[in-house]
Amino acid sequence: MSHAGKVTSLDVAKRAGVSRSAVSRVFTPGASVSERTAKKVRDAAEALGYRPNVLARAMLTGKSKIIGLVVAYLDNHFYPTVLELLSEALEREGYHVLVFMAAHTANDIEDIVSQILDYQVDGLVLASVALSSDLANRCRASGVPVVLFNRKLETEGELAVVSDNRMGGRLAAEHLISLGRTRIGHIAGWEGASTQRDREAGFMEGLRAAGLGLFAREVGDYRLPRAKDAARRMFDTPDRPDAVFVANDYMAFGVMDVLRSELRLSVPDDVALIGFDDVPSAAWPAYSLTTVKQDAAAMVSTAVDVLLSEIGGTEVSSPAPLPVTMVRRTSA
Amino acid sequence: MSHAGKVTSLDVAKRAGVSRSAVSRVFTPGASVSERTAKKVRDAAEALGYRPNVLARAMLTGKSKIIGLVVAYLDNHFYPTVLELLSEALEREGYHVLVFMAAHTANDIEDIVSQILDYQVDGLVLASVALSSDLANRCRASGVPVVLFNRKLETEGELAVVSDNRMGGRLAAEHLISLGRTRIGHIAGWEGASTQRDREAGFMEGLRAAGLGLFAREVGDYRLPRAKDAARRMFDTPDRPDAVFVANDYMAFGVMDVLRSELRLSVPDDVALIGFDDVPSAAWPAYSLTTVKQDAAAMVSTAVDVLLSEIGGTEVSSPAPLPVTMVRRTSA
DNA sequence: CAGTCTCTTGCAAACGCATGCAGCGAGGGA
DNA sequence: TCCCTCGCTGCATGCGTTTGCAAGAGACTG
Repeated sequence: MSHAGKVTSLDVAKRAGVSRSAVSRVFTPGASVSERTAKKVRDAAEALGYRPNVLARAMLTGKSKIIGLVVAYLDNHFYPTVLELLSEALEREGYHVLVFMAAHTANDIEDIVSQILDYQVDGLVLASVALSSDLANRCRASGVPVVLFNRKLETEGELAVVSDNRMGGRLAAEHLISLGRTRIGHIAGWEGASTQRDREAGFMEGLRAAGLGLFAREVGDYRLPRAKDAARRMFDTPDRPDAVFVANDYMAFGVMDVLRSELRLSVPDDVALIGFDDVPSAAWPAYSLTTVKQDAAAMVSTAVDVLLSEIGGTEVSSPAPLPVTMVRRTSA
Repeated sequence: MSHAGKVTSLDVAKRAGVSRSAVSRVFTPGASVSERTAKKVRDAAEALGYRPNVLARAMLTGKSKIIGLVVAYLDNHFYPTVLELLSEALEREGYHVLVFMAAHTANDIEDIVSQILDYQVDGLVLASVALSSDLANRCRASGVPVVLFNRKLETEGELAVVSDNRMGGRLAAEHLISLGRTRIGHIAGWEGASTQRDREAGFMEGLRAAGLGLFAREVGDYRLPRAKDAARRMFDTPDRPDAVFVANDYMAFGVMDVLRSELRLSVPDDVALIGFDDVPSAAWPAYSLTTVKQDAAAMVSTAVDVLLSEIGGTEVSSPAPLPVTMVRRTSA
């Protein structure tokens, strides 16, 4: 119950009158121990407050039970949500999440992944990070399973879990068109991201199917200030779109703010607005944002499945893109 | 550059024609190595793609360079912000953050902290978590520095970094009063939290100083649905407050939504609304929430200072509560 | 040239645990 | 009764580092 400093398996062993091996086995599921000594050991451990040292175990077994997560920013509410779900899901499997912020340049990523590898993580999930295929190779060479989250690599062979962004873009277009809008704009995210490319491709596809083209286009880089600037450029003119598809909810909030508060335009009357992700605040009445929902829970869950399988040694391939759905609220 | 599997210091040593000790020293800042062998070692390491194994080092030195963070939920945007700042600050010091979600009961905490301790973390920051003093003792017994973040314990001796919540509550009261409001309500957070107690105490103090009492009171437990219910109870009646202090921004958003969208009340005309924290979205025009700002960056920075000092062995005591400021926007 | 001092370097012993191997005892079959 | 089997247990080794200690190599002094 009470104790001090480090208490090792040897201490427990002595107190229980057994060998270190015995106590080790008691704490190793599936090892061969008699119930009698198991009890003795458990009692001693309890009394001394002993718990096996994860790090020592990790060294020996090569399994650290920790998963690295690198994430670029947490402003966009999609990522806190993902982090929370991911951490909970992994904790349920006996893993824990080591966080790495990749706030800045893509060069950092190189560095960061090195640092992560230093920790002997059992796996790595890269959320919204474009890693060079060179880097991906390096990870694989180190034997560390990597899964890209909400981003994919063109080169085959990298595990990636993504939504059906193309279909999402298409749904957005169709919905806007069904509303009778014809002057339709798009505010893009970061063009280096596969999500952006796919969403836009699907969107264009949807427009073309209705015989429409893009009325206006700006890029917001998935960043709030840039998105607002983009909105100003696109809408602060008489000749403006009557609908816009913004590449994610986070930017969409900024765009809506500009539209309503700065330009005194009505959403959806003057311009219909549609986002992507369905973050929690999209449902808040102040925005009531119509959006294409990505199922974060499903994404996390399949990411965990895939990663754990790979860690378990079974060869897996990227899962199919996860389905998305339109969530109709009042902004479009 | 390229390689496979594990490459150890011994591999590097052989290739460089030196001993393991030498390569270890090259990677240990402040150790005694000649520039000549340092270069040989670095070259060999580079060629083999060697990086010291953090875990092995941790075992030996007892310093894992990882800090545990336990956090209850990430919905409230204050915490993602904190997490991001914390992770960045710690990375700058060579540490990394291991995340633990304490989503559920207080009992969990006991369990969670045990798990954390298994990882031999060098320190622990508990964000908005009420740990029993018993538990606090256990951590100290294990020699792991713990700092409470945005929460404090009545018992002396626990490190805690908090804002001046009492003053914040008082400022809120004074501002509402200066607006000429007299029927003033309060929607409380979780009453087990020191933040709640202090904010309310300061608020009451401010009211009393003006000869006022509380017109209405409900509790929202720092949870969105409960806060909205609380708002309904408090405002869906003719005899309602003309101002309300909500214990944090997160709940304030929900309250404002209920006020405006459900009850068709005007903010601030019908009711002046003031929150606490100043999370990023408080500044968004859709809410434009007047609030008491907690300086998250300063809080994180002092938390890191305190924690690292304690880890460094210098005895430190809890820093003074950090100053808060009123941020006047349009909700009050 | 001997004596000292400073800088480097290798040796070997930890750190806390898991695990193959061999030995032990008990139980069961012949 | 003897032998084999099987379930437990302890011994010893190894995981990849760091670090105190002592010895070697120069460099410098007198």
